[in-house]
Amino acid sequence: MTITKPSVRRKELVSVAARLFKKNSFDRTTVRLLASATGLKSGSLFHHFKDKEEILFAVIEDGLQRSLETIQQELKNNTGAEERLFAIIYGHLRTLHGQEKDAHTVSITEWKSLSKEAKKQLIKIRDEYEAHWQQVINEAVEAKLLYGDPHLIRLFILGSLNWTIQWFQPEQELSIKQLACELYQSFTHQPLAGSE
Amino acid sequence: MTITKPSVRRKELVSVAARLFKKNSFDRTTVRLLASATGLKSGSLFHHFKDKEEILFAVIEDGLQRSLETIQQELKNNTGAEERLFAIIYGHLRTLHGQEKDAHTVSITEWKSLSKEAKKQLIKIRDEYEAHWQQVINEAVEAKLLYGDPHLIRLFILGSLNWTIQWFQPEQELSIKQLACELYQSFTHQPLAGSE
Amino acid sequence: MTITKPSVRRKELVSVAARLFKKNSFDRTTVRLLASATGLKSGSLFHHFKDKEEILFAVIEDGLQRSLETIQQELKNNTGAEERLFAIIYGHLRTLHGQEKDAHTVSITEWKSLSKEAKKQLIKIRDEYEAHWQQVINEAVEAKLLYGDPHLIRLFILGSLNWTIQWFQPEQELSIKQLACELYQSFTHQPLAGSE
Amino acid sequence: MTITKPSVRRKELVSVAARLFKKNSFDRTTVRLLASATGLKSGSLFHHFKDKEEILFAVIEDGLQRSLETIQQELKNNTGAEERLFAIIYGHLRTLHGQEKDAHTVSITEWKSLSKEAKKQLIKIRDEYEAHWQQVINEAVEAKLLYGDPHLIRLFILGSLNWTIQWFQPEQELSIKQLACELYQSFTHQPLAGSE
DNA sequence: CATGAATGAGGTTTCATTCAT
DNA sequence: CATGAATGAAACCTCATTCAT
Repeated sequence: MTITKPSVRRKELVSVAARLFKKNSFDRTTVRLLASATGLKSGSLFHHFKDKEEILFAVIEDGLQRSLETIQQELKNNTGAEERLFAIIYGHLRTLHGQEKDAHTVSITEWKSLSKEAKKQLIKIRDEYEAHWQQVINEAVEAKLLYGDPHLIRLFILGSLNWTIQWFQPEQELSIKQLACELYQSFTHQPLAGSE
Repeated sequence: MTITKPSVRRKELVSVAARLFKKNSFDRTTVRLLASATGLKSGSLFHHFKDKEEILFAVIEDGLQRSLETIQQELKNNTGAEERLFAIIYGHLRTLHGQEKDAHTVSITEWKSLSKEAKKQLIKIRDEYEAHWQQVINEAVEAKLLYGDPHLIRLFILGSLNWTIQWFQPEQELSIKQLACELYQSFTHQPLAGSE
Repeated sequence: MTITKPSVRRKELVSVAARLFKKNSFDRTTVRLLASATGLKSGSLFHHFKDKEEILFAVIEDGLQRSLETIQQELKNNTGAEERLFAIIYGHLRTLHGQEKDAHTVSITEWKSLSKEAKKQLIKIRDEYEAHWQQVINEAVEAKLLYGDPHLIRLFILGSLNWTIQWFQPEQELSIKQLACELYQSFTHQPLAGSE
Repeated sequence: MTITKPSVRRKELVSVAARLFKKNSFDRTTVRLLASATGLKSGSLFHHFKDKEEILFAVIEDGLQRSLETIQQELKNNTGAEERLFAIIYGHLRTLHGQEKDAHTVSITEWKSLSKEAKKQLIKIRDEYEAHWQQVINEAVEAKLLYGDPHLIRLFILGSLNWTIQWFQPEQELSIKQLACELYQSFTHQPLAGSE
């Protein structure tokens, strides 16, 4: 698969690109701007990426991959429907608002800027990500934590979570963890049992 | 001043623009494309709008205005926390997925493409829209239909609703009304009483 | 000859055009601006003039014609080399800086914007104008008021006069008449005899 | 900061631009024309200049700078009111009609096409240029070579000189030097002493 | 006469990308 | 690897002009 090469510069570029794509959108981030934010001249970018879209691809791949690893880690460390539901919510929010947040945000906001080809490749990671979610949701429904069609519930919860990009500023009134609690409670109608 | 002039062509253009902006995004919809989709030459657009952004402005203004009117109508016709909560959810979904849907969708997806100046003007409609929502949510929390902080609940529900843009195809398995029911139930943990 | 039709609107347009052409230059005065400064819409201009250049033509023709009449009047009323030299200088300056000044200024600054065809027609008025000048200069040289080649002297004096467009603001320190005196003296090295 | 970067292409462009701006005026010289006259495609111009006005700026700056250097040289090499007056006249005419003439001409004819900002920067060179002139004129008035108010005389002489743009074709009847002599004599009423 | 809508040609500028050095 | 110069396609927009109403 086209899963990409390492190199220091490349990593730095992906990270800078994530920040700029989030701030200005992909279309409004010029190659020149991106280059100069890394201390390069625009022509040099093309030694690292074959075209602008490949940069977006790398950013999104990075974002999805890291989100996936995060929730996989969370799920490994938690058992029980409650804990797991909270853990996956919290994990998702951390990749959206914690450190290195930009990439996952970009994977949401700029998905439509990818070519069909690129989407086809990345959808696999996304599917895997969503499969984890679906499983946790299914368990939660069975445990009567959540109410309704499991498939739709997953979409509703992810919608609520992803929409936080639009309004949530961490550490300003509310921490990421508190936000996760609030969301958990709103959907489950239950207080969080053994919260930290 | 803010509220723009009528004219048949202008209305047609706004409607076509809404469709194209939704399909391709604002940045990727060229003025030429937009013009030719209306049977005009690109220069002629500027007879009706001073620049491309004014078209986006008109689309979004239209979208917000119509959504506002829709839910105002809904709320006028419904009393009781349950009915009102369902009505506002259903109304919102109809402006997103019913006829003339494009404008409201664009007001969500392209908000960031507006200039500061334009945002400042349009935020007033959005604030009014959200105020209605907040009131309905407050009532529903008081009626124990919803659980948690009312302000956050509003954001969570709107997130779920707006996220439907990403996946929902009406009349394909699920109707808009059914979707509204499902969402209502997921958030309230209650079956809808007198749904037909 | 294409010497043009009257009509009230036309006259008003020529006068407004003169002002705008002087202020912004011909190229930077749009037909729309010109129309709206007359209370018309741009399309309506073309009922009065066949194209934009015809407006410039009319302005310059007007400017030249009026200058010609002014100095003809002056020369008719003055005899004696001194008086005539002063009179023609003063007359020229009045058409540049007095009331209705704009047209003559435009005839100087926008001459190059005319088509060859137009220049060919207008050059006749200019030639007549310059012939008057040449005669006065010739007399003045003969009378030892001026020194050097008469043809060149004419060009030098007209240069000095026309250059005043760049810097002279009437009734601010210096009146037009005083300016005429000063210029007369600089070129003749003689005080003006019977200045009023 | 004001004084621009070198680069061969840039110099070439400035020189070509000077020629075209003189021939067609700034407004009527399209970027495309300018580019193709240098063997470039229009987009490439913006590698060297940020916009069209910056090209005009560079041309005028160049013209003024070179004129300034020319008369500074002349004045360094000449003492005595007569010599200096002649030298500055001759120097001015050479920058208008000699080799590399276009830039100074453009600095006169297109001054009004500059933005306010640009004028503010360039006025400094122009002021310095005019200060040299004023000094020479003052000396000449004191030496009884010229007659009248020194400030106005400067404006009259510069007017005569700059107006030569409109009519003088060097080496066609009259050389630049002869023209300088004639102008000198017309203003001083004296033959040039030791003209070679 | 006047207008509003439309045109078409062309203007300046942007920008991803290429490539010789 | 990096750069600076160049490209070419296309973007938004302007504007004189036309014409049906």
